[in-house]
Amino acid sequence: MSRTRLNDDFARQVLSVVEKIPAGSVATYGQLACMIGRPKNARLVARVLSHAEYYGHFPCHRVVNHAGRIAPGWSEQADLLRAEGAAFKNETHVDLRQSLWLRAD
DNA sequence: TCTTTGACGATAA
DNA sequence: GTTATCGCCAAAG
Repeated sequence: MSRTRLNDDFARQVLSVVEKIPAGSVATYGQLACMIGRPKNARLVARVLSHAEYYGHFPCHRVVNHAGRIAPGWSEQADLLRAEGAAFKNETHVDLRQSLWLRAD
């Protein structure tokens, strides 16, 4: 048996949820981590998204950190979110009060 | 194998 | 609002 890459199965779950994020809304790493049963692994969610293209293409631009800040070094993310109608506080922060995905819709 | 790093989170001051 | 510190866990060096 090959190494039990937790990340592989973990990634599938993360990406599965990321797909469900509606346009114009954003989710936090911690929120996604909690959804899949790994509330402590928010950083792993981020790691997966950073390699999301390895698994396929997903709307990873709809995922931000708990502060609503977009991924550093990826100014393009803000542009994509804006195109979907997401509310921004400034160039590097999303307004979670309006755009956070509550799943209750 | 050990140490450092990271698209993080929470709390304290 | 910012800065500091701790916790958490896997990948990379």
